[in-house]
Amino acid sequence: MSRAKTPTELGPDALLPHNTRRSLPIALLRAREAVMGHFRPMLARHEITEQQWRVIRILAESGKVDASEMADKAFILAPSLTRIIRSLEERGLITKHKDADDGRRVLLEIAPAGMRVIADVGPESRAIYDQLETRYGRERVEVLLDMLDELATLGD
Amino acid sequence: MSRAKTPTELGPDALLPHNTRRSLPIALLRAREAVMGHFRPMLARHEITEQQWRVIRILAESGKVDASEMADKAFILAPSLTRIIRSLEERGLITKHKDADDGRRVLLEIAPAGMRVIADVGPESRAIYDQLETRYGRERVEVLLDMLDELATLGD
DNA sequence: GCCTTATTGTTAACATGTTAAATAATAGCT
DNA sequence: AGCTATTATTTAACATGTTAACAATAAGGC
Repeated sequence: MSRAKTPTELGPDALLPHNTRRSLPIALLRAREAVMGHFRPMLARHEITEQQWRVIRILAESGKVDASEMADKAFILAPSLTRIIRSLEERGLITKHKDADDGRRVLLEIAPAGMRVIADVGPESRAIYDQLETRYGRERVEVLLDMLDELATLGD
Repeated sequence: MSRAKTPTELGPDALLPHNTRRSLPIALLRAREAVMGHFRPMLARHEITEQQWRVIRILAESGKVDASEMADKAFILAPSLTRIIRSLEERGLITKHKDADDGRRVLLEIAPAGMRVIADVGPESRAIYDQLETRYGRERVEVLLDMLDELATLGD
């Protein structure tokens, strides 16, 4: 353990937070990019983006959901979601209509074409994830997920 | 709970990769957003983005750096970096000039105005990070960083 | 019922992410 | 030297992230 340093002992780097390579934001970014790097080429072959995949996958999981709930589940900001919904609807992968009980809400539902994407992409996605899990270690993935969740909910 | 029929019931669950809330890509995204949520308001007050902060911070750490090295250290793709460099140079926070030994390379250096940003933002950033580290646990941050690094380098 | 406030979703404007292609300069080979 | 391949950076085009402002509807108090 090093003793506390007085300001005069500090070098030019003293103003800096800490080493860039050991910072949580960049480490999280690098890990995420590494993971997505395994999925992206496959998704690209199916002409779908990561976020579009998240949306239709959640619709397949949860049935009809409104935009707010989707934004929450897919972790996509409302303005991005608006554009993604427009794109997916134009491509016929999902349908969209107003909630009869609350005119503000927009209900989303997966369309048959969207279910076909699920059927095509799902198994490939699962295979990639399984391989990743095996290589990293199933137990450690669980531990990591718990640690990440705790980090994400620190301020609650 | 309603008994509305969801698409999930139409086919075997095996079509879907797994539950969305326990997936590494989203967990990493949520954790990262939670962390950045602590920094962003402060950075915004200093009229600087997260990526711009990474760039000038690395220049303060490492002195003259060429664009490729910067892209690598800051984990920013080349096209994004081109735009960020242009913006930072226009604002006078960094300088940019061609490498005399290799005309392809662009050397970046922090400018006095950039050093003032370092002096202003650095301590605030460090304080936020320290608080985060304390609340999460210093030891566990180290463990998490190691696990993330291993995940990021799985394919090497 | 009317007014104020809160909620939901969209639009706008700008910054970055992502892939592919273009440009410019160097390195390597003959 | 001259030709070709490789490398560094930029540009282009589109998708998403981010904040602020806006429009439409709903909820609640009076």
